[in-house]
Amino acid sequence: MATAGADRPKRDTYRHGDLRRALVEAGVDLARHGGPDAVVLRAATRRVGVAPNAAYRHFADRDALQRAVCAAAQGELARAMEAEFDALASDVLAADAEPVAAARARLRAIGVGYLRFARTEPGLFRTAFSVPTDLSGSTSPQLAGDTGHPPFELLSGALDELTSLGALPPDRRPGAEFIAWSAVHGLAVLLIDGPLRGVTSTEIGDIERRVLDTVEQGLLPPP
Amino acid sequence: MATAGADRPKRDTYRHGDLRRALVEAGVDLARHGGPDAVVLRAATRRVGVAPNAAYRHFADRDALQRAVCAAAQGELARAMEAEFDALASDVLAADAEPVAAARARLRAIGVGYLRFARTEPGLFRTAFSVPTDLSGSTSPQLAGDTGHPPFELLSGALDELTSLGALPPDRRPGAEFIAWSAVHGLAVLLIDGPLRGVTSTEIGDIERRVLDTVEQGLLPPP
DNA sequence: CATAGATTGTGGACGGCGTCCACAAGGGGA
DNA sequence: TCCCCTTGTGGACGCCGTCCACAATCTATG
Repeated sequence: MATAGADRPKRDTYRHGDLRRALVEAGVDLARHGGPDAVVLRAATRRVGVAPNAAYRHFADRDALQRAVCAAAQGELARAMEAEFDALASDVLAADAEPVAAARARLRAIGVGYLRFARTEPGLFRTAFSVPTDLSGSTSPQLAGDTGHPPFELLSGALDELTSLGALPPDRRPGAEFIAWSAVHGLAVLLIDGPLRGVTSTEIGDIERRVLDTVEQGLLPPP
Repeated sequence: MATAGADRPKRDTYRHGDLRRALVEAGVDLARHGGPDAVVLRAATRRVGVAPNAAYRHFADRDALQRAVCAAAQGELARAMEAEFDALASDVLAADAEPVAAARARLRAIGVGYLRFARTEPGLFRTAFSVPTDLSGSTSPQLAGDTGHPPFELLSGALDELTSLGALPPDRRPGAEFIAWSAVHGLAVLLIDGPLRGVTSTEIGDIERRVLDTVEQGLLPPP
């Protein structure tokens, strides 16, 4: 049993086996409850039952661990978006249904999933955006969900589909991601950290609908 | 000269005189360069030339200092919005100009000021939203700019004006703040921390215009 | 004008954090 | 088998937030 341990989860082998993954998982758990600031090196190693310095064999510093946790959180966000995507009522997507309506429903599902994730996992949501990125860093497969696409690509894909169906004019397509993302991301932040905290859930539903409507109206010309 | 000081800015009187304000100012300066995480109690006291514990005579703990700095940052944001507001070309606001056009220009100026502040003072901008608030905390005069209104009230005022001019239908008025704020705040976050970092300023101008257009279209029915 | 009491700043200490260095345990290739 | 590279340990350092006891100063009361 090694030395009489000060902390609980002592392992019996000297080697851990998969320490890097274990540290990221511990970090995700910390982030889930306390946001990005709770991703603390020593706390993560304590959970895993390892000395603080062991982390330095897998991460250059605390920042590197935070980046890894941030990427994992973006993966969770992508999964939430995919889940809403998959849960679309099948009648909307039936073969004889209006294809443009189906594509619009998919765009909307992406927004709904985004907002649901922000509401149900605020700590992870904040963590997903805690590390400054740029465009190239937003399409890395490291941030992907189950379908292999990071959040940004899921949105781009839905917009591409609308374009190919003629619902989104090609001259409006460039940069359309940012219009949609701005509105939905801004609302998410307002809901979890801003003046909309503590608003009742029915009112939240109203506001979410209005924001999504506004995005659609602003993006897609009236049919 | 007091005791041979370890740090530079030693004062000659035992009492400081206005330590609370000095600490907040030091905190704002720290936040300006390093964001909310840089608002560090010991660093602030060091700048002011005072022992770390002196801060506890004016703030319950570090969190209280951060809240005060956050409020000051929101005041700065309000000032940036007011500045853009005041800089509106006078022909738009002339007595013989279309009043609805003037009101729309004012709404837009608020958004432009918001985005400009985010771009030119990203550290303060992040700090202004680093402390979770709710609606009641968004209208406190503590967060006000020079006109005595916090950012949220500046936006509300512009929307009220549009409503009284008939440009914004009364049934669309409730909650309209959140539509506008969501879009603009989301874009600001994307610009300073998200995938739009490093995009050239001409492209940024394009995107900003499109987002503001979308807000106007979504809020105000076509004339 | 003196002095008691409330305010405000100081000094020292504690535990927690990130990080560095030297060392030990264990595994894979020669 | 033996060597060396990888991975985890132990101890130390400086910075952080915070607590305690104490000193300097201001103020109110007699």
